[in-house]
Amino acid sequence: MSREEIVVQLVDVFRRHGYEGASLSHISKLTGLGKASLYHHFPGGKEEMAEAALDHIDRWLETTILKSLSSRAKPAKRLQQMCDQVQEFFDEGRKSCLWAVLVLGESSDDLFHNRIKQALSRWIDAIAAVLQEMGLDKEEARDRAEETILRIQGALVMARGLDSTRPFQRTMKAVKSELLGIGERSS
Amino acid sequence: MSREEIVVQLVDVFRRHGYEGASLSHISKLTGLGKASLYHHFPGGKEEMAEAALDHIDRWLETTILKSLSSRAKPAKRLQQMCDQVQEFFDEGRKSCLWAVLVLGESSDDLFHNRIKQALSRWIDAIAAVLQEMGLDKEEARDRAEETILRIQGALVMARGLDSTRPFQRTMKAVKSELLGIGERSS
DNA sequence: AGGATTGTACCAAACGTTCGGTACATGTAT
DNA sequence: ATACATGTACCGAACGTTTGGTACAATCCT
Repeated sequence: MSREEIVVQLVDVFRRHGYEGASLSHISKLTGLGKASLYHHFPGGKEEMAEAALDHIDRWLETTILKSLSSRAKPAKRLQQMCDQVQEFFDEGRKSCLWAVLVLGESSDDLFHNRIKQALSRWIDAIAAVLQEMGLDKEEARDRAEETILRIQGALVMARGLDSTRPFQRTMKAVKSELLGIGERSS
Repeated sequence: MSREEIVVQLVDVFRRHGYEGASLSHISKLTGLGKASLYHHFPGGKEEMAEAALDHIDRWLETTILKSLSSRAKPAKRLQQMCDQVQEFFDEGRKSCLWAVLVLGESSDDLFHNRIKQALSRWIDAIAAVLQEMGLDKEEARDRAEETILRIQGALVMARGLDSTRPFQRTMKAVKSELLGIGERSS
């Protein structure tokens, strides 16, 4: 099993059970690898496994979301594309956000807080840049971008809490149409 | 230390560290009580402690939020009041939601999932009822209510993730003014 | 005196981690 | 070609620690 395949499953375990909730025996069972084998690939132990999972998502953000947002397509089209990718990534709300899980899970330790904050900010900034292209002033673009991610996060929490994909699907549909309607009028 | 005071701190520990992350030594240290004392008050162990914490929040929902939403005040006033109470409860975004923490933390076990789902539904239904009073049809009222809770949850995640109370404060302000603007026009 | 409350000592089980070692493929030297 | 070395992947078993939980005697309060 390649490291890449292992990491994909690590992402899955951590976002299902959280950092403390994902035990090594759990990970071992799910990946089919013995604990010692896991330590061969990740000498830093559990912490390095979580870092690897976060790395994987950083790469996803970079190569999928941020790439779309900075493409040469029409601004509205770029946002649309981002939404589609988000829907696919979170499996219509069935999968939760690793960032949210880790950030809500632990407080005192800054194990992952900083890098998650940074990743969130990058995403927000990228959306804000597109919104500015569409005519919004800097401040409103930033607020709208933040609001977009906020609703995605809220939708994922609700989808899990209510055990239904509907809140997520409805939210994404609403976000899409609202983002599209921005360019058509100046405030 | 009364049981009530203990439970208040239990809520705090669980929403800061999650269920698995909140170890007994952790709880013991934070409450100042030895394990024997904890097991005297909560014979069911850690699980009962978490249940007690959830009970506490259920009581808060009942006596604060739901009570406000079903008062004799003007519908818009009731929603306004609810928002104020939410802002105070979550300390302007500094404290996170125990429901979200627990629901994102564990997946397979249905330890708390069901009761959290039920609590969320009660809250949504209560808001929807008020919105119907304000003239919205049943379906839209329900959607708008769900959207309200969704944005609160999203705001709490973002507040934690970005390490700032701003997303939460801005969201609550926006939610307030949007809810107020509903009665003034019929769709 | 007697029930409520707690500190101390203890337990089995699970935790994350490490060790010693096997299997096998690849490269190297003769 | 063949024997030896090297490196990668993996695993069973055990490490010391911490987990959630219990037993019991001492203390508190009335």
